[in-house]
Amino acid sequence: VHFDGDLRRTLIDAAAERVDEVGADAISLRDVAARCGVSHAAPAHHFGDKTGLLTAVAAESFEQFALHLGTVLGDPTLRPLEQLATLGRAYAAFAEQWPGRFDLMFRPALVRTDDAAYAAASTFAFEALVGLVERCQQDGWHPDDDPRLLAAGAWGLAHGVTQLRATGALARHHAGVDLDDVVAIGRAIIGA
Amino acid sequence: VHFDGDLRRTLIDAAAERVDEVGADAISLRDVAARCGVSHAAPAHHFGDKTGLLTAVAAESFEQFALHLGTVLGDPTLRPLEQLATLGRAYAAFAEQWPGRFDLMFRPALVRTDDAAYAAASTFAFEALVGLVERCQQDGWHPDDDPRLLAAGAWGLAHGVTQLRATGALARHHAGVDLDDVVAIGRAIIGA
DNA sequence: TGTACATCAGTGAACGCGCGTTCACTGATGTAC
DNA sequence: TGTACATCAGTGAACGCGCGTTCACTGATGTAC
Repeated sequence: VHFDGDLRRTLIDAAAERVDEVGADAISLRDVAARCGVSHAAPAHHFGDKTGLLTAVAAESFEQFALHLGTVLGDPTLRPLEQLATLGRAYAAFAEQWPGRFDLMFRPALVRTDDAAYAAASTFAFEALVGLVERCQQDGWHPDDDPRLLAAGAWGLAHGVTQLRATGALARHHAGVDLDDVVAIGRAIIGA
Repeated sequence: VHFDGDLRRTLIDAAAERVDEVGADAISLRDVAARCGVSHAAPAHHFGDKTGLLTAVAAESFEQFALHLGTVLGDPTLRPLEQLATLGRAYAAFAEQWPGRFDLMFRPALVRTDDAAYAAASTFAFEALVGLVERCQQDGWHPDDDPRLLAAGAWGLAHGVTQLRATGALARHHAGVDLDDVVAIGRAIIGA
């Protein structure tokens, strides 16, 4: 039997775990390898170099992220604008649960962002958002605006609030920073 | 004559310059010291350790940032909502001109964010934003919402779009990413 | 069934590196008397 | 005006560190005949 990519899997999982624990900057190949019970030269065999491993982690994280957000989309019990609000909550919730992965996903200095899997997951998520925005527009929300423009804005809003929350910047100036507050902030600014 | 803090000034300036050139993660005390024509142990004398220097750079950058944004505020030729849009443009423009400093300002792993100067500049900027929001509300914009909630939302929106733009994430899915497009995205989502 | 060969995942030792920090020191400047 | 002392910015040598990468290798597995 051939366990093709078995160690590869283990390495990605261990690296992702460490990224959440100590941050993408503090990761070392030697540490990850040791935690997999393998020599420190083994990762090079599967990923070439450190950036290769981090790229694999980022790509897989983005897939998980897209999947996580996707569970919100298309829920028939929610009207489109409610889905948008719920999506914002899910965005912040993901960053809360997997802080290192979320950070890594948006750190082009550490990741080869032209990686096929990474790019595919990113595009998939954005296009799903555009689809939701179009459904919101059919419900009368900003019906005359470019859906991609609105999608970019919604993304930016969710991303910014999430990031300010994650870095602690928001907490310095605003009392409430739990997920309900995040949604309230988003709703207020888009007037929904 | 006592040139008190002369080298201190030089070190902060050189460090800020290098942060923009190579990124906050790639900075080394030895490099900064060498560029100031000084031994590599000199920075320790003024800043204690590396975090001390980076904290000084971040604090000063935040002051510059607040000043930069402040030039927009209170312009009597612009109505409050126009000021808000212009503020968003200035936000993104600062990150474009000083990418490393902007990044560093929101990297709590590299900076002692409880530093007095850093906290003061951050608070000053946020409170100024709250003031602008209140003037917008007097003009009929979301008159019944909590101004701090709206300010947090406006901040998040500007921050997120700026960050997605800086990391290249926005450019992967949206055609236009210049400053006009940034403003258009912001205007669309807040319906202004 | 058995032999020869190819593939390839993982080893472990070694290399070389720049780094932050420490520390006893020098030498200039300022202060007390 | 001169002497003794204190302060303090900056030096330079040394320490110790973990790191990513390289490379000849071993040994197991799969394939051809």
